[in-house]
Amino acid sequence: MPELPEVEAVCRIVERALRGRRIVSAHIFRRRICAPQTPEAFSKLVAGRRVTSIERRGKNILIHLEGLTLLAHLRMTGNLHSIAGGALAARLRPVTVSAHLLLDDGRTLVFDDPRGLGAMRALEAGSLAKVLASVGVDPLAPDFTPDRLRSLVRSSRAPIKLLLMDQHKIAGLGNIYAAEALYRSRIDPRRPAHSLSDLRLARLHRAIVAVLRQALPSATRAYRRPGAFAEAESFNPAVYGREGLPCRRCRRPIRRLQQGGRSTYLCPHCQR
DNA sequence: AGTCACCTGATT
DNA sequence: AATCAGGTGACT
Repeated sequence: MPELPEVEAVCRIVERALRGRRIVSAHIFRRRICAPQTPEAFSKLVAGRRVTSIERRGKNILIHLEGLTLLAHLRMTGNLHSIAGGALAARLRPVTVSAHLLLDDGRTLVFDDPRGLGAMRALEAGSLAKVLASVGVDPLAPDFTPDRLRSLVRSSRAPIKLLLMDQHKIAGLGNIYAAEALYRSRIDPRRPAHSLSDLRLARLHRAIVAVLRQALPSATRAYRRPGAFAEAESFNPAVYGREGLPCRRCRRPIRRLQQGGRSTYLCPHCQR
């Protein structure tokens, strides 16, 4: 579910739960979540360490500990939240919970994940740097400039929507916000990336930033309820999921097509 | 560069 | 029963 705004919302929740805390112990309920590390190795690495800071890079959540970083990724259905209680909570946990981190204030950070595709690995500085080197520019960071976008598209003949969703290039846009940004900048998602004029790229850059910023408050609200997911209804997409409904600009029907095996929504009249 | 597997749950 | 899902990496 989560794209950049939702991950940012989760980050703030994690920040509040973990600031100044020490991790007493880690409990893995799905081995996949920390693969290729074993749950035993993961727990041993993490137990007893103090949290120093929380950071987001694209859709990755970085929980910096003393001498180690937890790299968490929510994938499609992951969520992190904190609950009261420690060891007892583990026995009452829903089957969807992948991991618990027990904290020194008696609370527990829960990694909940119905589909179980999420990940949380413990990395020392060297391997963390390697992973982060392959993460693209964060569209809400200051170094995401129109020039940067231009240099990214120049080398690619891929459809612009696929480029926007390529986390090695731009980290944070997913299927919804890529579609929304293209609609807002009136660009056809099928356009080869390198074919966009500087004027269109400038519009696209503005649209990406605007769409993400606009989504932040509703994402934050949606995730503030404990255990809740950000629902699609938490904001009103202009095109995403609106197949057959009238375009808000020209009233012609929104169309759906497949790109890279996933649904893309567009107004063929407004987006060129 | 395009397709698929990884999972599970909701919807048609 | 079949299809869809807001992600990603490993395949061909």
